[in-house]
Amino acid sequence: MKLERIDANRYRIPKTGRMRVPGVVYSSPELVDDLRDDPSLEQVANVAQLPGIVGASLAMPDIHWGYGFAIGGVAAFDPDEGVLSPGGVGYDINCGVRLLRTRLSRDEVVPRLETLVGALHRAIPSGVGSKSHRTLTTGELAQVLVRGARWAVDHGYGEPADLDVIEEGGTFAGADPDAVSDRAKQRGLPQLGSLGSGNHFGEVGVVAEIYDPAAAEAFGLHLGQVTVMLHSGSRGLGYQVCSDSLEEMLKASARYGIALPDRQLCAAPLSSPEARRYFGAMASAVNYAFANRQMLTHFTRQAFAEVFGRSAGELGMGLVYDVCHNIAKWETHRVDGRERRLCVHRKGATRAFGPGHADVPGRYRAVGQPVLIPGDMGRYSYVLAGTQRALDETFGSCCHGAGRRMSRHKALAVTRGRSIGKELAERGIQVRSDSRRTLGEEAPEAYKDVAEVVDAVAGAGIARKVAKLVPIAVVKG
DNA sequence: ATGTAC
Repeated sequence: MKLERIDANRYRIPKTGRMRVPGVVYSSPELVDDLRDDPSLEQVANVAQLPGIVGASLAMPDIHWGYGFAIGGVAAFDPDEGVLSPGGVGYDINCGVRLLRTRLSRDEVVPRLETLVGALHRAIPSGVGSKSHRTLTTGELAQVLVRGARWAVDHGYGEPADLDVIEEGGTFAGADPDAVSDRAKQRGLPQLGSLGSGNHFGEVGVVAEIYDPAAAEAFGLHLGQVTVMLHSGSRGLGYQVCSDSLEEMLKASARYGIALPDRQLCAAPLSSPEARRYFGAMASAVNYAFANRQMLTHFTRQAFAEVFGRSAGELGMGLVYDVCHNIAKWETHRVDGRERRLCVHRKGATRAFGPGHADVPGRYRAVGQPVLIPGDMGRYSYVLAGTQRALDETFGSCCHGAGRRMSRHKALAVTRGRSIGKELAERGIQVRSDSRRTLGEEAPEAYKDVAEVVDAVAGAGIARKVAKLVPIAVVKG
């Protein structure tokens, strides 16, 4: 794939063949060499062929191969000419990350670390097919799908102030529970309030470095402070929504004459009933994921309260922010000097709205939206802030994590016979998982160095570095 | 990511 250097952090896939727009890849001299033979670049070029795509088919520095669209891809579509594609959202609809602050210091937590990680592991149901502490009734699920995190708060999981610092306030408009299949609903009933598996985690970290004191203060972060990051999504319900939609979208692509370079890019015109139906189902799964992370937050607070003998309020366990990684949403962006309503697909990408944007919570508006970037479980994670430049160039989007550098299969092969838990414990990181296999697949070396990814987006100016977090305890599926 | 193959 031809990749032209624009500057140190921007590379162009020139518009050729049936591409309607060029591709733009955010990367760096360090990361770009590994990318040149990567099939994900072809996926970026394929997305550029879809009708109504605006500006460019974008890729973030953590890009890797995904279903149809690359993970780490961003694409915006015109309401009249454009399309909605389930592959542009992904299987784990509204997979996302949230960060909690505490008033605890590293020195207070480290002596109790084994107790804490045990309590978190008990409090947070995890693993493939994991079930929640509570099974919903069908009536409750219908409410969850429409109200999201607000439903959870109303039922005692967390506090109203949490909602102020969740994308969309924790309730995504446009949900249509009737568009969600019975099978998806059945899968969702027992799983609300469970972590899942794979790269999902709960992580206790410590603020190890501050790059932007003003933004860190606005986010309530300071050196030596203990934080908790949660990464989870819409579980089996979201998976089933995606799966159910693909067949219908494939038919729709044929019906509306959309030429597909890859069947996995199946899509329907944004104005079509098929797109409306998928949007309603996707939005329902988005709300399920918001409610899920809200319940996991409550369980996390309970575990801390139990271990430290003080309430979550006394421990200062407020929510910093909650970002979506996999979503399509209507947003207004200025394109070539004109405000346009666009449907922005982010797949393995984070919204990163800059200072002054009305959708950034008031307490953060002066510094920009918090952008939470988890790394691998052995190194570090970052807190960034969105920028005006992101709004100008990437539809207000940024990277979402380290990105894999090894397939799960390869990671298992290179970690065979090793104990990843023991290796991490020797480095001061307590890990609890019921699955040795998950730990092998998720070994730190299976991921790119997130510092390089973050330096690429910061270098490009589409986010600003605020703080670095180092892990001390991790619960995994 | 995922009742890791309906």
